[in-house]
Amino acid sequence: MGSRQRRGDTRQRIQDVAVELFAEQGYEKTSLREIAERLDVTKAALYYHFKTKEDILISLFDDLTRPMDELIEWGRGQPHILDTKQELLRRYSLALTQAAPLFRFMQENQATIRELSIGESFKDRMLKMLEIIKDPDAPLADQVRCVSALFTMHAGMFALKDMEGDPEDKRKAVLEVAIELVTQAHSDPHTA
Amino acid sequence: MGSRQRRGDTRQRIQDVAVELFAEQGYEKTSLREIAERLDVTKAALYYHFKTKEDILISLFDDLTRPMDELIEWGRGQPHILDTKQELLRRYSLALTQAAPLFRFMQENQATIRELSIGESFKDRMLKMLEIIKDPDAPLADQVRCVSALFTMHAGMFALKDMEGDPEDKRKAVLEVAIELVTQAHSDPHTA
Amino acid sequence: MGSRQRRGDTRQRIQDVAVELFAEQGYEKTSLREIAERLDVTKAALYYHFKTKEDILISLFDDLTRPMDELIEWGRGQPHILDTKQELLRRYSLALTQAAPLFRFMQENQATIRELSIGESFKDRMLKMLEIIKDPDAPLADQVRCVSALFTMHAGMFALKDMEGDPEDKRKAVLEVAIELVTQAHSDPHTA
Amino acid sequence: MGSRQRRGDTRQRIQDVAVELFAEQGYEKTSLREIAERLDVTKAALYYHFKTKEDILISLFDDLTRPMDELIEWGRGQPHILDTKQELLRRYSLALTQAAPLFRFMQENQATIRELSIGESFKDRMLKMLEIIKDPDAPLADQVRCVSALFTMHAGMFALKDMEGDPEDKRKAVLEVAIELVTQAHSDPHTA
DNA sequence: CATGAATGAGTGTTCATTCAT
DNA sequence: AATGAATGAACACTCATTCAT
Repeated sequence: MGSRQRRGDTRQRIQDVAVELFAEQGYEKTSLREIAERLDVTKAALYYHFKTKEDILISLFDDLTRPMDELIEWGRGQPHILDTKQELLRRYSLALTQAAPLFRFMQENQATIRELSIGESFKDRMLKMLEIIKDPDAPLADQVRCVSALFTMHAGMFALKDMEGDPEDKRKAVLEVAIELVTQAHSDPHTA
Repeated sequence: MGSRQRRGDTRQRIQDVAVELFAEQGYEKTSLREIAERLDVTKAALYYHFKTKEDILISLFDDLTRPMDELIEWGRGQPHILDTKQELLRRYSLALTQAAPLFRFMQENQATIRELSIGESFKDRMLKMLEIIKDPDAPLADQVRCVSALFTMHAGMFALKDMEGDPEDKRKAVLEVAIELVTQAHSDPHTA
Repeated sequence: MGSRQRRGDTRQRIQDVAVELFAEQGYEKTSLREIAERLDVTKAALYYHFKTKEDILISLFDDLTRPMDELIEWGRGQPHILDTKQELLRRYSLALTQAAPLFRFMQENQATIRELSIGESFKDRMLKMLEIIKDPDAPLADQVRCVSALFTMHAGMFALKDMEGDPEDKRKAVLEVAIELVTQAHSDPHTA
Repeated sequence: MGSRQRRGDTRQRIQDVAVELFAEQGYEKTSLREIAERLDVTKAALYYHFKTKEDILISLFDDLTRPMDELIEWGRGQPHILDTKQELLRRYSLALTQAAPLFRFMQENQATIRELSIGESFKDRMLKMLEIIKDPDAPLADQVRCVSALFTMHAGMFALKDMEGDPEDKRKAVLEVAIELVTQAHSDPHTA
C-alpha cells in the first residue's frame, strides 16, 4: 500500500531527501548511498531519475531560480523608483521563505556551488537584482547598503533561528531592516 | 638554494597553501595530495607536521580566533555604551581584513565547518560578540540590525570584490554601514 | 564461461580466498588488494559484499561458531557425567576437522583475534565448553587436564601435519589422548 | 637524573617495551612510533640501536633460545630414559616461566613468526626437544601425548591466567600433567 | 522502474625506513 | 647517542558512475 502510493513520485522523494541532506551536511559530504538508503532504494535507482549527482542539485535549483527570474523580469519592467525597490525586497522575502532549506544550503555551501555550473547563473541573478535596487553612481556606502540588504535577507533567517520568537515576526523584522537599508541608499542625496 | 631556504618553514608553507586552496575550492574538495603536490613534498610529509587534515584547518583558525578572543575580552570589560559597540566593530573590521582569506573560507564553507570541532567554538564567539553589541530586550528589528551589522562585515568584503574601488575605501564603507546599523539599534528608544 | 559461472558466487569465493590467505599469512598481513587480485576483481568489489575487512573474518567465523553453539547447547542439556564429556570431545573433534583451516588460523593469530570483536565471543565459547567438561572444585591438576584436552585438540591436528600417517588416524589419536585426559580428570577421587 | 641513569641502557629499555607491546598487541600491530613514544625518544633513535623492526624481535628471541639450546644440548647428552624426559620438562617449565611474556607472544603470533627468519629456527628447536622425549616408533597416540605435553606447557600458563590460584601452584600443576603424559607415552609397551 | 554487481579513481592515514645534522 | 624532516609504498575504505538483467 505504502509502496503503491509511492509509485511515480520517486523523483520527488529523491529531491526532498536531497534538499534535506544537502542542507544539513553539505553537498560534498552527502553521498548518493546515503540518499538511496534513506529512500530504501538502491543507488542505481537514483540514476534512473537523474543523470548525475550534480543533476539532482540542479533540479533543486530550478524550483528556486524560476521565482527569482520572474522577480527580476518584473523588476526590470518597473521604473527605478524607491517603491519598486521596496516591493522587490518584499517579494524576495516571500520567495526566500518558501525555499528556505535550499537557501540555507546555498548560504552555507557557496564554495561548492561556485564550482558548479549553477554557481555562475546564481551569481548573475544576484547581480541583476542588485542592478535593480542599486544605483551604480551612488556613494560606496550606499552601494554597500544595498548589498547588505540582500545579504541580510539571506543570512537573517538562518542566523536568527536560535533566537526566540515567531518565524513570521522575524521575517518581517529582517525585511524591515532590509527595506530601511535600501531606502536610505536611495534617498541619500549624492553629488558624484 | 630554494630547497635550502625552505628548511624549517615547511609547516608555515603548508598552512599558506592550505588557506589558499581551502578558500578557493572548499575544504572537502581540497585533497592532501593537492596540497602536497603544490609544495613538492609527499603527502606523508604533511603528516609529520599535522596529525590530521582537520588539524591543518584548526591550526589556521588559531591565528583567527586569538584576535577575536582578545576583542571579546576587551569588549566585556567595557561599559555597554554605544561607543564600545562602535569601537568593537572598528577593531573587528581590522581583524577581518588581516585574516581575509580565512574569513572568505569560513563564509563559504559554513556547512563543512559546522560539522567540525571548530564550528561550535566559532559560533560561540559570534554569539559573544553579539552579546556585546546587542540588547536582548530591544525590539526584534533592532536585534536584526546588530546581526546584520556583523554579517555585513563578514560578507561585505568578499561580495564587493568585483566592484571597482580601493579595498581600503570599501572596508571603510562597509564599516560605516555596520556602525550605522548598530547605532540605530542602540539609540532606538524602545518600550518593551 | 568461467566468468559466467562465477555470477552470484562471488561472496563465497571471497570467503574461500580469505580463509586461505588469512590462514597462510595471518589476518594483518593479508591485504584486501591481495584477496581482490586473486579473485581478479577490484578491491571495491569486496566492499559490495562485505562492509569491512573485519566483516569478512566475522563471516568466516559464523560457519565455525554455529556448530560450537549447538555443541554447547547440547552439552548443557546433558547430565554432567563422564559419558557426556567424552561425547562432547568426540563431536568437537569432528567439528574441528570440518573447519580445519579456520582453526589453524585461530590457533596462529590469537593476538590479532583477541583485539577483534570476535575474540571475546570465542573465548566465551571456550569457557562454556570447559564448564561442561571441568569440575570447578577438582584439584588444580585435573582442571589443567581438561584445559589441556581442549588445547591438545586445537593444536594437535596442525602440529602433527609434518608427521607421516593418515589424517584420520591422527585425528583419532588426538581424540584418544584428549578423552583420556578428561576421563582421568573426572574419575580422580578428590577430597577438596 | 632520571635521564642520567638511563644513559647506556636504552637498548635494554627498547627491548623491554617491545616485549611488552608485542605480547600485548602482536608484532604487526605494534608500530615503532608506539615503542618510541613510550620511551620518549624518536623513532630514529630506535634505528641507532637496531637495524630493523625485525631485528628488535630477533634480539628478544636470543634471550629465549639460548636456554633452549642449552637444554637441548643437555638432553642429547643424556640416555633416552624416562628420567631424562621428566627432567627436561622440569627444566623447560622453569625456562618458560622466566621468559613468560615472550612465550605468550610466540604462542599468540605463530602466523607472524612463521614468516620471519626466526620461525624456522624455533620450529627446529621444538622438533629437537620432541626428539628427546618422543619415540618415533611408538604408537601414534603416544606421540600425540608428547606433543601435547609440550603444547600444554606453552599454552597452560596463559590459558590459566583467569583461573584463581597461585601462579607457582599452577605451574606445578601444568608440569605434573605434562610429565604424566610423557611418562605414559614412555612406559606404554608397544609392539610396532 | 529498479536492482545486483562491479569498477576506477580517489581519499585520508600509517608504516618502516633513511639521512643530514 | 639521538633528532628533525622527510619519503615511498602500502593500507582500508568511499565515491560517483555503469550496465546487463
